[in-house]
Amino acid sequence: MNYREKKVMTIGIVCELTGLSERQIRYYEERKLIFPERTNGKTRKYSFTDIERLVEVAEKIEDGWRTHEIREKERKVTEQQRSDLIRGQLNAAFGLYKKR
Amino acid sequence: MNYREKKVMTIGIVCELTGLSERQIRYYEERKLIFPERTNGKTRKYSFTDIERLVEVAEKIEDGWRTHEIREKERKVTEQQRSDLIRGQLNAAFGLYKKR
DNA sequence: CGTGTAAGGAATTCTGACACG
DNA sequence: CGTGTAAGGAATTCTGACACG
Repeated sequence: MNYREKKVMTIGIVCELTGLSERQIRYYEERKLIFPERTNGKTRKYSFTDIERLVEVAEKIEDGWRTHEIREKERKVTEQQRSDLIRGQLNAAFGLYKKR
Repeated sequence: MNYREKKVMTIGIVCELTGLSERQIRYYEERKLIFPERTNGKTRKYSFTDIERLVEVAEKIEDGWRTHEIREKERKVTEQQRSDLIRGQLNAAFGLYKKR
C-alpha cells in the first residue's frame, strides 16, 4: 500500500492540514463522506487521501451542496463508470458496440 | 513537500508500523538519531521517512552497533559526500582535478 | 442542515526515575 | 548501553447533547 493511503493521522493533525474543525470532520464521517479507521481505543485514523477528500468535500459544501447530494452524485458517477467499463469489455471481446 | 516527509504521526502509530516500543523510539531521539517535530502540547510527530529511518537504526542496533557509532559513521559519510560534491563542482568549473 | 460549544470520561502521550546487565 | 516498567500529570480524542438558523 502507498503512503498516501495509509491511515495514520489523528484528527488534530487533520484539522491542521485541512483547516477544518473536528466537528466538521466528524460530521462528514457521520454523513458517510469519509471513512477513517480506528485504533483499539476508538481514536480515528486518517490517510493523506482522506485529507484530499475532506478538502474536496468542504469546497463543495461551501459551494452550496448538501452532504447527501455529494454522496448521491458520486454514487451515480461511479455507477456510470462501471457500466462504461463493462460496455468497453464487451466491445473488446465481441465488438457488440460499433462506432459509426 | 512530499507526503513522505510530512511529520504527521503520533508515536503510537509509529510503534505499530515499526514494531518498536515507545521507549526505543524516544531513546533513539535522545541519542540524536531521529528528529520528530512537536505539537504545541509536546506530542511528538513523525513522518514516513522517520519510520524508514527508525527501522534502519533498529537493524543496525540489532547488528551490534552502538547509537553513537551509527551517528558518527553517518556524519562522516555526509562529510565525505560534501567534499566529493565540492570537488566535482571545482572540476566542472576549472578542470582542476584531471583524470589520467 | 451544518456547525459551535460545554461536559465528562477514556485513551494517548509525556517526563523523570529506578532497574537490569 | 539499550530497554522495560510503574507513576502521575498533561494533552488529545471521544460521544451525546443542546443551540442556532
